[in-house]
Amino acid sequence: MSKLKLFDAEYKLMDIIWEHEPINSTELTKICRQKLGWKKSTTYTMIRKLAERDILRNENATVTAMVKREDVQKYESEALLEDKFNGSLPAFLAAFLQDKKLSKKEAEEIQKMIEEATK
Amino acid sequence: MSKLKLFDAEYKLMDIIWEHEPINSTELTKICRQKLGWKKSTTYTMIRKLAERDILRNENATVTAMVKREDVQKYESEALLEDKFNGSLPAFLAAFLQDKKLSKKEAEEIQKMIEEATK
DNA sequence: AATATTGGTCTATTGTAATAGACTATATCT
DNA sequence: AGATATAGTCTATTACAATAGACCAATATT
Repeated sequence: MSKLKLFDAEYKLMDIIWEHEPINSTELTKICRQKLGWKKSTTYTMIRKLAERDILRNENATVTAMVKREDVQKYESEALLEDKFNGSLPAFLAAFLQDKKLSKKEAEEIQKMIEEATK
Repeated sequence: MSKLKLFDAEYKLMDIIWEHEPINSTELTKICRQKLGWKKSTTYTMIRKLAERDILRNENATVTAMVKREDVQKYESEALLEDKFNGSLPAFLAAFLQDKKLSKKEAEEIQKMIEEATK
């Protein structure tokens, strides 16, 4: 399995870590209890599993992410496109934009990115 | 749960149905056995569950989809954007296009769609 | 009439992600 | 010294999607 493939619960935890890192592990269990309703051991189990896969590190009670949020996002995006749209970005956009309006600002941002990726 | 939320195995079945519909149910079990390695009862169980949720119909041994592939694709795309990119299409594209090149043709197609969605 | 095929149902079983309880060791505070 | 908080492990348990076995009724076939 790819290092970047995260399960739902794993992603939720990483989300909190990305937002707060470096973060003390006890502090993290408290945030998880509050935001996700997780018990302490649930958080620690999760931490351990993710550490085994080198997705994060827990050293001296300090938790740090070893993968970037953008990289995971990129991986998930590609997986969706691959699975559901045969890898085609235009196909994805056709479905996504159906019955949708974009603001001028969004459109400009996007046009710029597309240009950049075509160079 | 949304009507359009399909689990992985469900999507695989629907994929086959969308390709072949309207399709005879016995025929469908055969395709599923061949393409997915499913036993007959697995396919029928799946059919029943999906029929209960009005995602397909099985009448006189003929299976037909009640939801369009594009609608499910749209739902899944929106869910990913919502969950992982805070609903922002630019954010999604930024991640997706990272280290990626687009062909001129793709770029043009996309530009056209963006324009269309801005009108 | 016997038998094979079709078209299913209903109730398990399996696999595995998600969750947590019980327990431990160490440091800190009173 | 005893109590409390910190930092964690290890082994279940739970939840639920995925899968299938056993069984049945109605046709179609020999």
